[in-house]
Amino acid sequence: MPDLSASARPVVTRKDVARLAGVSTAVVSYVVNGGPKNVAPATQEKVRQAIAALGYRPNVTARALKMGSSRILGMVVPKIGSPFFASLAQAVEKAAEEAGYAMLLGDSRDSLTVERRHLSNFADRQVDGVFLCSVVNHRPEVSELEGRGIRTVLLNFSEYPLEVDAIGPEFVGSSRRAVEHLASHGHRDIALVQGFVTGNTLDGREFGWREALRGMGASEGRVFRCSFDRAGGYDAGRRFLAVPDRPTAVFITSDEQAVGFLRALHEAGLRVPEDVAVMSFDGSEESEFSWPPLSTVRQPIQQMAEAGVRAIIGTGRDEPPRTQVFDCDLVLRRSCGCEDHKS
Amino acid sequence: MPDLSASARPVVTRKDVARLAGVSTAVVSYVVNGGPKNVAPATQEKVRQAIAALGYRPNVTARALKMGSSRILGMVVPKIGSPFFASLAQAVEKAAEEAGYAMLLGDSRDSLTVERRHLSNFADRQVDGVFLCSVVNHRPEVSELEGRGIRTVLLNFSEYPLEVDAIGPEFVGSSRRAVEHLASHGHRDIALVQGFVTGNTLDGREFGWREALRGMGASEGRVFRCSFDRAGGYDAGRRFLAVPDRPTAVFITSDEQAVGFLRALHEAGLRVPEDVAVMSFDGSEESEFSWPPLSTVRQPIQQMAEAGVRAIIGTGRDEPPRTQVFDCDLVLRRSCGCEDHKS
DNA sequence: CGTTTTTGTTGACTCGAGTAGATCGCGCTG
DNA sequence: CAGCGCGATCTACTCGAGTCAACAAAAACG
Repeated sequence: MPDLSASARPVVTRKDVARLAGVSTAVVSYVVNGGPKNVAPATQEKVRQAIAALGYRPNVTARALKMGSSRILGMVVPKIGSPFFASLAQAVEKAAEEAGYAMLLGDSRDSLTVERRHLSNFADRQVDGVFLCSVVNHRPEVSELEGRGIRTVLLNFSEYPLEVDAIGPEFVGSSRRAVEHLASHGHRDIALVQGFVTGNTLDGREFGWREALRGMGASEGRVFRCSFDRAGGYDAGRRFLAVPDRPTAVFITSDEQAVGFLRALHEAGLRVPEDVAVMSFDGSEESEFSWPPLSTVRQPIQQMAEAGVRAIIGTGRDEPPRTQVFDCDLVLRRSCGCEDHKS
Repeated sequence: MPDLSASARPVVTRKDVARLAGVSTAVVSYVVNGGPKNVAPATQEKVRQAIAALGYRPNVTARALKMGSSRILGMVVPKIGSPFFASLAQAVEKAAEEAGYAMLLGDSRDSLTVERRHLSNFADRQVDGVFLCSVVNHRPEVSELEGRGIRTVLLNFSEYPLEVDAIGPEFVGSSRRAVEHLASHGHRDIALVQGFVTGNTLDGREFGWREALRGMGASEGRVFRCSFDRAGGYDAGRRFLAVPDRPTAVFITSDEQAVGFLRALHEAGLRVPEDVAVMSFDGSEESEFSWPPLSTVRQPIQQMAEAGVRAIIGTGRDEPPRTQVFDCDLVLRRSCGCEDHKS
């Protein structure tokens, strides 16, 4: 039986400080907050000393109750174990911490039910904003948050939603450029390895791939669908190997999947990029250390995270939601046929 | 200027429910909590209907203030972008969520200063417990938490601390077994790639490696120290390649470092395991999809996370802290010389 | 039928901090 | 010296929910 009654409780409160300093509790607050009224320098000094002597720390929970703001941001991701979302979480946490906010992390384990549970839980905890990487790529259900005035930012969204803040990479154009780059190495038959997307819309990466193929007047490309992880990429790779008249290049929708795909190619004794050229999407650290190093589309993760924090804490309640799209750059390494500059 | 005054605030409070149901606020609480007094079935029904009609959700912050318990656990990791800590966070979050707790995540970015700031911040927020993966491997400074009665669990610790809860893998013995396994493939000269450890104690993995070498009566092994990430492993790999009379096998202290190390070997055109056999530590998903697949020591991450949550929420305040050590198993794949059973 | 016990309900106080409104005291002006 | 202004300080109420002492009503008992 957990002993909750004896839980964390401030040892020393504002009242104790006030008593020791010989002032009222209000003055203590004014000093701590540079409060709405000013305090005589001499009194400030007394209070400061009392605070130091007692080791007083203001109770954040009480402040949160009074102010209606917890100085906590929530973040919900499909799977924190995935390198991409881990990097995203790292970037968001950094940006949030620098702005003086703590971050609640919810892992939805690829389940919409769990995602909803986290959102509802965060709403109850009066977080000041939520970052949502939804497991579905159409507009997720955030009305509960909005109804409570909690600003929500969609991260890594794949379409252009309205009526809600959204931040994501420029999927279509950068994917097109990636595929065009493969074409510039002479490839005409470029396949797509695409993660399953729940929702009724086309993924931007798939769209960009199609655009590029159309632009170069190439035959229709083949698509290998699989889950958004290494195992999925591996599985797609096995299917890729079995196909007749194998494509000579592949565009893969995430670095993680690409790593799994590479393993399948290695197992079959194929060389990359000589037998199959590969480009992927995300630009995670993982892409740099696979073999061969992956050419990839790098998302500006830190900038996106900072923009997200600004959208939440630096935006008035009445300002309309905005969609912000970030340009990505191509990182050319060995897997596409370029030489890695590092080696 | 952020509009904090209009922040998240419950639209409907206990009072509204009480008014609509025609009862006192106390009764509403009793119904919501199955609370310390019982309520006549008819009244319960009225209250339930009022709650449903208004869409009332209890204010968690207010409850936290009154109870001194936020139902939040904190977790501090050196770097959430690292696959191992990401998996650990995923496991802890799952265990916490199942127990009805939310998780605050703090990334200390390999800095002791930031780690301390997170701990102190968590203490102020009256979290009910903290999971700490410290950047230092000697006993970290948790007195501030303890002083506030916040139960702390050290995760992935490398020595046996006293006076604080600690949970970690059996570093020494499993490392010894891993190195002995390399020896069973005929290797006599087995090097160690070891992450930098801040602190004055020997890492358990290094200790196990030494034990194994001593046990087989082998010559003294060589050590390559580097940072605990892929780039570090790559760097160690470059140095490894340059050394005269190269060792035929390596034991690496994490999968991440091993991935970087493998890249260095590939670049030099060496084959694994024929030219150099490799075993690593952690057992992350990454190890399964590298090329060749890594033989590794798998930590029972989910069990450790669950034990951690139990240690925090299922333990009385007066019970003494415990150290729990978890056995790991060897996952034998291709990189050590075993055939991967999957291929 | 009066009295005790039980059950249901309520008002009021509490957690710790923010801050408006009242109060106090001081210096300056007429 | 009365009167005013002003800065410093304090008192008291607030946020929303938990829960105890007190009370009312109903049930059980003799």
